[in-house]
Amino acid sequence: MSEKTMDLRRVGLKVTHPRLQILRLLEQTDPERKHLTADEIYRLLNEQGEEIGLATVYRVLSQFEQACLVRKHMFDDGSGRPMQACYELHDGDHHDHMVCLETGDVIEFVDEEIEERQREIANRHGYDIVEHSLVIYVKPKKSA
Amino acid sequence: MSEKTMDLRRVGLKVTHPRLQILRLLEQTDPERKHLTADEIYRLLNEQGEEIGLATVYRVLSQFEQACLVRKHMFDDGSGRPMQACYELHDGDHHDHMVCLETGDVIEFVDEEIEERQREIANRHGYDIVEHSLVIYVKPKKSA
DNA sequence: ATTTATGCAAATAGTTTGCACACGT
DNA sequence: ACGTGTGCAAACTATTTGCATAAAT
Repeated sequence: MSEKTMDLRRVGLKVTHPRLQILRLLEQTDPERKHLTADEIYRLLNEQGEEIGLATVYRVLSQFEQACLVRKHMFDDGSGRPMQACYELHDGDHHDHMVCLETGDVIEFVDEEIEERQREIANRHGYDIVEHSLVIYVKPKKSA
Repeated sequence: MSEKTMDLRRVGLKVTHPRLQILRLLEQTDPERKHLTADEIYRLLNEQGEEIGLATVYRVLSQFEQACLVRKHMFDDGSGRPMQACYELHDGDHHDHMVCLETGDVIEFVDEEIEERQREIANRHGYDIVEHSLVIYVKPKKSA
């Protein structure tokens, strides 16, 4: 029994073809390209001959999100075009994101100093942090 | 001639009633409540007897955004409900946001240490920062 | 056999746009 | 008068939902 099958069982979801395929896709994609929109997932799967409806993709992703199998992000690329949610496999660890506006690459990072300062700021104002989201939008450095 | 009128002239927009009213609203609201959605602006203005269409509110806000008179944010309150853009007057200075999930209050802050670390991280990966967005989602501390 | 998933099409929510009229300059 | 801006209604996009069928346990 595959690992994916167990993942699904563990979170109480039936092991169906669409769910396995979506998991597979999210696992396969390479590091800088593993943040996919619902539509990308839909398109990629159908290109590979898997006939899976867009509604199913959305439903499955939102179930996965609730089950903490995936994380959902809203990267506002600032560029005005309509914003789409994108999803990545949930690896357990928290990390922030750096999005390259030219290539669309997404680099993940963690900086303990930044994390600490955030806690301090929240604390100073009498709050506890529930969550936070840090996205740095970047462009490749023009090396002279 | 009012300050608002000059703001509009300066960015090349005609001085119209809807634009003045929207500016006024954004200026008047108190610090923790000055991040308004298009719909809130529409509703507030109409409650005050200003008959301004929702489409106009959207159009004006997006013109203001391009003119750097306002900033647009997408606060994903995590809670699953549909996400709406919200707008605040652009004061020139950059700042990050802390959103209270219980009251909806928005606290602004800047931390030079965090800013610096971000530059460092981008730099280390060969990127220049174009922009960044840091939102801390918090809940009031339960004081024992 | 029973429960849960799926696909399709229709619904929804936020936002945008076309067009005829009204307003600012 | 001229060029913009506005309001309304209709269009659009991302996402969700109702329902009849199909698949998983």
